[in-house]
Amino acid sequence: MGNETRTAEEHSAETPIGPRERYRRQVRAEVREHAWKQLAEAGAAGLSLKAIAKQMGITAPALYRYFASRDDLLTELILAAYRDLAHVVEAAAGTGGSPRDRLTAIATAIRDWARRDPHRYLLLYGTPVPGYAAPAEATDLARRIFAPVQDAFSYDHDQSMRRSLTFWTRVHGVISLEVAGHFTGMPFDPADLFAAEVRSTLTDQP
Amino acid sequence: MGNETRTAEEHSAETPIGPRERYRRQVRAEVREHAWKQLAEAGAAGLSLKAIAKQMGITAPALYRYFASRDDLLTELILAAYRDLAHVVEAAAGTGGSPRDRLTAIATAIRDWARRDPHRYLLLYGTPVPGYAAPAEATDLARRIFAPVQDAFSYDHDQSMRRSLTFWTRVHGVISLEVAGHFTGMPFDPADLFAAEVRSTLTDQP
DNA sequence: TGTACATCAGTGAACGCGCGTTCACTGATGTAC
DNA sequence: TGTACATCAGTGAACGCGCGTTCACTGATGTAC
Repeated sequence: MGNETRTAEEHSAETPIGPRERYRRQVRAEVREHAWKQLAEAGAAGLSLKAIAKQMGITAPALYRYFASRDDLLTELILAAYRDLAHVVEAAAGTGGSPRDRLTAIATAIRDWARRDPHRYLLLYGTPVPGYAAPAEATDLARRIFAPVQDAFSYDHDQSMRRSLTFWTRVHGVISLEVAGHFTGMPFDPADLFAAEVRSTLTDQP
Repeated sequence: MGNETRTAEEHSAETPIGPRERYRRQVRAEVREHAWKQLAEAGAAGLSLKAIAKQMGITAPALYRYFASRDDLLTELILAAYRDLAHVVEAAAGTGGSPRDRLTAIATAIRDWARRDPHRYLLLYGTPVPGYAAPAEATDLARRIFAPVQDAFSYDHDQSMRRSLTFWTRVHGVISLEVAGHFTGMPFDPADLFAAEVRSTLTDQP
C-alpha cells in the first residue's frame, strides 16, 4: 500500500536493535498492511482487529502485544497517511522551478496519491469517522502538507493565503468528487478538468 | 431534519386513504426521523434498526412491517436526500433573473443545505458507504440536481458543460472541506471563500 | 346499530454472527553468567 | 560452551455487547354485512 513511513520508535534507534525488536516491527508492519487492505475494502468502519488476526493466522488477543486498541491502530494509520502525503507533497515542491511549476507538481502529486489508494485519501479528507477524534499531531501534519502551497504563493504578498486556500479547495473539489465516483459514466476526462482547475489558480503568476 | 419529500406511495393517493394507511405513514415518517438522527450522530455505518426500535419503544421485528431491510431504509433516506436537494436547487434556480443570479442562488442554496445537516450532505457526496450500491434512481436524481446549473450556463454554447463542471467542483470543493471540519480553527470565513469561488465561475457572464 | 370476520401491528424467543477486550496460562526464545 | 533465568509472543476461554433477520403468535382495529 506504499506506507513506508517510519514510525517514531524506528527513528530513535540509536542502539542497535535485537532480534525481538526486529520481529516486533515486522509483525506491526504486517498488521498495518492487512489494516490498509481492510480500509480499502470496507472503509474505516470496517477496520477489525479480529479480522486482521484471522488473516494473519493468529488469535485476536495476540494483537494487543502490538497495538493498545483498535483506535490506536486507526490513529497510526491516519498519521501514517498524513506523513506519506506530506512526503509526497514536499518531494513535489522540492523539485524547484517557478511557483507555477511547483504548484502544478504539488497538485498532480496529490491527485496521483489520492487515486493510488482512494480510501486512504478519504480517510483524511472524506467523511469524518464518527466518534473518532484525531490526535493533535494530525492537525500539525495537515498544516505541514499545506505549507508548500503557501510557500509557492508567497510571492503574492497581499493574496497568498487566499490564493493558497483557493488552490486547495479547487484541487480537493475535483479529487473528492472523482474519488467518490461521481464522475463515472460522465463523458469527460477528470484529468483534463483537474489540469484546467490547477491552471486557473495560476493566472498572473511567475 | 427537514425531509418533507413525499414518497411515491403518498403521491399515488387518488383514492382516499383509510386510518390504517394513515397510521402506517406516520410510523414510517417517525422511523425516518430517528434514522436521520442516527445518521447525524454516527454516520451511515451507525444506522441500526434495533436502535431505532428501542428509541421508538417498540421491538425491532416490528420495523419489518414498514421497511423490508436496513438497506431498504438507507436507500429511502438517500433518495429522500437527493429529492430534497433537487427541490432546493430547483427552487433556487426558479427565482429567475440572470444566469449570474441563478447560479449564485443555486450555490448558496446547496451550501446552506449542506450546513443545515452535514451528514445528509456527506451521505450523498462524501465517502461512499462500503458494500452499498445506490439504486439507478439516485443517478437520475444526481443528474436532475445538476441540470439547473447546466441550464444557467447554456448561454455559453461552446463551454457550457465545462463551465458547469467547474462550477460544480468549486462549489463542492469548499463545501466538502468545510463540512468535514477542515477549516475549523483557521483564521478566515468559509463564507467569504465560498462567495469568491462562486464569483470566479461567473466571469464574463450576462 | 350490532355482530362476525379479516386484516395487520406488534411481541418475544431465537438464530448466527461479529465485535473489542480481559485474563491466566504455556512455551519458545534471547540473554547473562 | 553450557546452563539458568527472565522475557515475552501467542493461546484459549470467556465477557458483554450489538447487529440483522426469521418465525409463530396474540390481540387490537377496521370493515362488511
